[in-house]
Amino acid sequence: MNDQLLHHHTLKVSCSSCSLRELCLPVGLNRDEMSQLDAVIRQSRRLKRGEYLFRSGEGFRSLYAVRTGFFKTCVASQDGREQVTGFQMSGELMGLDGISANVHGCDAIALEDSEVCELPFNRMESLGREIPSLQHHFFRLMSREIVRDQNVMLLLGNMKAEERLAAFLLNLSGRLASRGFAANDFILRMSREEIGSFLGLKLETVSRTLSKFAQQGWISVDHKHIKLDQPDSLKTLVSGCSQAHSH
Amino acid sequence: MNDQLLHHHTLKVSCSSCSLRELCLPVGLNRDEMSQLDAVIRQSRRLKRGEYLFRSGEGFRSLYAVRTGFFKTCVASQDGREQVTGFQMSGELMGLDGISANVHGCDAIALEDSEVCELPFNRMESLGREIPSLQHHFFRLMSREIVRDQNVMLLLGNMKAEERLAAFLLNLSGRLASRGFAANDFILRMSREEIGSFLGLKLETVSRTLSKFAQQGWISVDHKHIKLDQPDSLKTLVSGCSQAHSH
DNA sequence: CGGGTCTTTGAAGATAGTCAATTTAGGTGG
DNA sequence: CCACCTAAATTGACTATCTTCAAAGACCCG
Repeated sequence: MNDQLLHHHTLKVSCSSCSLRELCLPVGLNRDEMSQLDAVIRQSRRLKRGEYLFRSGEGFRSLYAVRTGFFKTCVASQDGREQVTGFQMSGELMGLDGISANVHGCDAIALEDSEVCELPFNRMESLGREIPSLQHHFFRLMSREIVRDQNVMLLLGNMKAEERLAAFLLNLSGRLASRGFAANDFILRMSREEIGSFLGLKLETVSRTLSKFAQQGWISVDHKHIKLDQPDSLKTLVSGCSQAHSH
Repeated sequence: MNDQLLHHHTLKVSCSSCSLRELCLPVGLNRDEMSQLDAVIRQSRRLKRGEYLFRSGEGFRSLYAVRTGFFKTCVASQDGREQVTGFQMSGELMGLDGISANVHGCDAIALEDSEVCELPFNRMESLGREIPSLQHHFFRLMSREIVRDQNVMLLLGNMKAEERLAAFLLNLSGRLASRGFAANDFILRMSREEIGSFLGLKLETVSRTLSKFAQQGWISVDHKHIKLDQPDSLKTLVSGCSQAHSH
């Protein structure tokens, strides 16, 4: 029965014991506030690779925080063209765009087997009224998303293919590093086509540009396995452009 | 002295009597709540054409709502490249990107003589805790900005020059129409270069594309004066792409 | 009215896209 | 465990779109 209790513990979500608490929502909450938050957050949901967490047009009820795994979000135009608007890793939120119209504005798709926490928005909103620091952090998270989007606009509007890809790799690197992973040796969770969609490039251009970087000795490319051998060279390339921080 | 009183009235901001109250912040508030909001909002500030409302890097204290006039917001990269991230007209908010780091993340510049309301963020935040519908509306406004940004990404990532410009003109048209202005006959407040910066194009491309549209009889261009003669042709051009609503 | 900025237009050039062929990887089932 | 099959990635050749460079013309503010 102790076993069952333990089992229960691993299933039940708890912000207070979550390893992501410094990155995710409960930043700066005290113990009481944290347990109030725990009470609101729904048990985590598991998704297999390729599964949709939500789709554009579906009713909006909850935000989702990535616990483990990797997601992409994308908006689709009527004629089928798809724009990847971001890649989300652990501790990052999805669904903020759904608040405005009470309907999700993008698709969220797991790029590997993943797990998310569900945050019912109504309850988060009322909890925010009771815990000012939570409300404030919420505003900050939404604002951070706006800043991120502005930087993507800068990337898409002003940068050349090489600069875009360099900025992308450095951005991934930094986000992985801040989660305790190796900054200069990682696996891409997304395809060349998905990278291209995010960066406003065709998949062939992504592939060619990666090859070019590798040829110059800046990176090593073994399919999805990327090593940044000379990150500073990449930084020089994007220098002048404020890096597009994805989160 | 009656004169002075009147004068005072025109200076003092009042959401409850503002013609923009259906577009701007106080959507859905009752009379009491509206007057609480009035108490928080600072007297409006006037800016001349070209003047900065705030600059990237400045400390963030307030959001600003456009009362009259027209603004652009832009982020600049270190090497001087500039990306216009949006154009704001009456009833639209600026400064949301400053919340995340307590520092403004972009420049806001008046494109014509303009007037803004200042919304001290701290006080808006605490007022939100007292007026749930205000808090909710605030979240919705921030979410709307995220949706707008996603649509700009789609525009920059997926659309050709003609499609971008058509989407831009239709977007302006719609926003003007919702403010009671003519939808198909308006003055551009921004230069070709600023349009280009927003759309990820060079000013020459903007100019050429406008000429092309005019040559086809879709629009009339007299410098900054634009008439949409065949808006449906423009819509056909962008059809398939969800239009990039700027607000 | 005049200097300077903004705009238009042309011609040449560069970057990224398209089309296509080949290779490789990863998953499935015998 | 291996062979197969489908999907992804690489690479090349060619093309389209947009940019760059340049020059001339128009407007606007002071």
